[in-house]
Amino acid sequence: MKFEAVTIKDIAKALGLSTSTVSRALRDSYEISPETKKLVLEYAEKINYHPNPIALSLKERRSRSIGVIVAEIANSFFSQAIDGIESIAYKNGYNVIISQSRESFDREVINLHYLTSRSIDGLIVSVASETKDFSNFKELHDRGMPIVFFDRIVNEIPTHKVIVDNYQGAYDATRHLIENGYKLIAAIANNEILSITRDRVAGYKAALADHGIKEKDSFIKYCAHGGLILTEVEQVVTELMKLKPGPDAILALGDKLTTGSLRILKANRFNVPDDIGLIGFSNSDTTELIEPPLSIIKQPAFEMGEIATDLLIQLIESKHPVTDFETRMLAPQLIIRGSAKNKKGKPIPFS
Amino acid sequence: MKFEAVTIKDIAKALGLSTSTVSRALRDSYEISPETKKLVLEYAEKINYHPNPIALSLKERRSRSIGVIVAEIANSFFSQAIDGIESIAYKNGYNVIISQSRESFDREVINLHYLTSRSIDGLIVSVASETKDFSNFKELHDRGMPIVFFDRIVNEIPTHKVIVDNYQGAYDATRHLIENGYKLIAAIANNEILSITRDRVAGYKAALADHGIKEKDSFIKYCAHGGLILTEVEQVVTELMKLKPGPDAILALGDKLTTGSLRILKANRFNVPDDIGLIGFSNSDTTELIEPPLSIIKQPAFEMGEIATDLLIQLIESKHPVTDFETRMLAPQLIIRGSAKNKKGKPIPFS
DNA sequence: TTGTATGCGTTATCAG
DNA sequence: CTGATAACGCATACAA
Repeated sequence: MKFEAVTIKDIAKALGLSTSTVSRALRDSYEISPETKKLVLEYAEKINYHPNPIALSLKERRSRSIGVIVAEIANSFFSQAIDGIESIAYKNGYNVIISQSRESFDREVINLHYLTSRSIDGLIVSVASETKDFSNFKELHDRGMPIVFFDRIVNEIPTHKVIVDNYQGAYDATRHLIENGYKLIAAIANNEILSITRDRVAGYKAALADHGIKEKDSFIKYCAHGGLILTEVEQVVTELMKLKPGPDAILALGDKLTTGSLRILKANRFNVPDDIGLIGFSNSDTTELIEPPLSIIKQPAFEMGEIATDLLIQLIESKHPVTDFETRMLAPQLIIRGSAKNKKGKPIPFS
Repeated sequence: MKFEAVTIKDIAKALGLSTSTVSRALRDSYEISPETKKLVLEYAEKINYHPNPIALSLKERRSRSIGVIVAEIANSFFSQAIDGIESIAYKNGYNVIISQSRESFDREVINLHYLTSRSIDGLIVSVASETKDFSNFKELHDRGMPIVFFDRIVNEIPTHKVIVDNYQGAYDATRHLIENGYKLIAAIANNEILSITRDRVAGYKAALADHGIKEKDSFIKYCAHGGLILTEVEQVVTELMKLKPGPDAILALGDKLTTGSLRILKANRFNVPDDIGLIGFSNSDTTELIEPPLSIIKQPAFEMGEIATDLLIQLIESKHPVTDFETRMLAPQLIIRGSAKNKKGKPIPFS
């Protein structure tokens, strides 16, 4: 037995009314007599009638659902953001349809086509780290699809954006390391093309410069896949540790890069972080439980999701074209844990 | 400018054909001449035509989307499961619509009504810890909605279920503590009504019994909200520590209970886990990076999501009614980290 | 106050 | 080979 829903027609037939009368009664129209209304409402309740949202969507040319594209759902930052997205969507009567790019450009494009063509009213996106060509987003946006970008944004597209102050976060983190005596600070970053990467690296470099430390190209490593593959992180950490002099501290500019670095340093039996200063972006719910002094830059992911959704719904429901787009920038949270002063400046050989 | 999609009608008008011809050409029907086909296909490509999935849904009486209800998206276990769900759904051309109950029965019911009434083809559910009344699920299932339960299942409803061997997981964890010299092992569990809670507590009790340790009621604590509220965990940990004799080890039978316990023990400056043995369920990506000997019971959440979705799609697409439902039981992974033998059996006073 | 007819985008059925 | 028409479920302009 397949799931068979009751329709307005069933009610009309059972009550000897027309479908339009039933429809109006259900919508509590003023032009229906109280008796008829009561009759219809009670019967509808009795047989558990619910309007078919698909028929409504077809009629109203809107689906009351929003699409979300993120790199990976099982990433704390994104799952927290989706939490925020779902919360606001729920409050406003919207469904949330999620899909993941897994950092792949091709999958992102496929998901984009999959979600669009009118099955969604709007889109919330954090672009894949692989993506260099934004023409698909651009075209879609030009054709009138409301889009809000968060975290990994596309600067070229004029629409609302929600980000954290990546520059400041990286700057503060770097300064923290410097103030604790570290001087040879390496940075492990995400794909160079990403806006967040550029901002974070800029903050790192600025902090070094402001404290009279010369930046070294060999101390900056990029991971094309954002650390999605652990060997990628292992590779760059190994390269860093082989340098002479090697770094005495690492700044990990991404969630997966932070945990990846930590994992590899631990696996190689360093006394982490006694010997190596380590600070990194992380939104995992348990990084705070890791022994200090690993310090953390945490992003307000939930709030970002909430704000993005708020803005998107404004776009969707605005009667007039919006031309005044805003970029909301939130402050990241720096969680300083313990001191890292003990064995400063002593690089460790990497076997 | 609102998002205006291209329809079959547009193509028909532009090419001077009828909509049916266009439709058939697009679907590569045998009864259309090669020339017409080519013409239509090329024009469709050119103006970027995509069929409206909503119209298709209305016609085919299926939405090719599946609903998911979990307690909390921003919980590693669930986000990993959703990852698995999305993977399989994507491969099969299904959309995933997510919603969260936040462990509330009311919200669960609302989401249920929200998702159903034919806007979804099937449902994957892990029930809220608050839920005691399963009649809504039962009714929906009786009316023909394909449902697959995972993790927190409803035994009374005859359908596919995906779980881990919670009994064995708790049993092995308890035995591990016993083998490391702990004798006063307390258990902190989720809401008593949940199937997973009953199974886990049963495993814990069986392990005690098999090793000649008498269980004590005062050593078993239940958290109605599953540790979603930290004060709830604080409450029970405090109660446990006030006991004389207090426990020398804690078995946390839920993700939030594990991290909650750890957080509270640390906040109270115990030398955790030197003094208190601690082992608990956790699917967080970074619990492994926490200093041992906190040991972990990890659930194969991703696989559970995959399997649940596979089963659901089978249900949805099966031509004939399914009566032969299966319960897939997966093995949890016990991650033993370091030794906990140092200060065994010495309960710590709780201030 | 209620009923009839139309359209949302698509495909299936029937004519031609 | 192609076109006209009905239907999916609903809401609404227009009639009565």
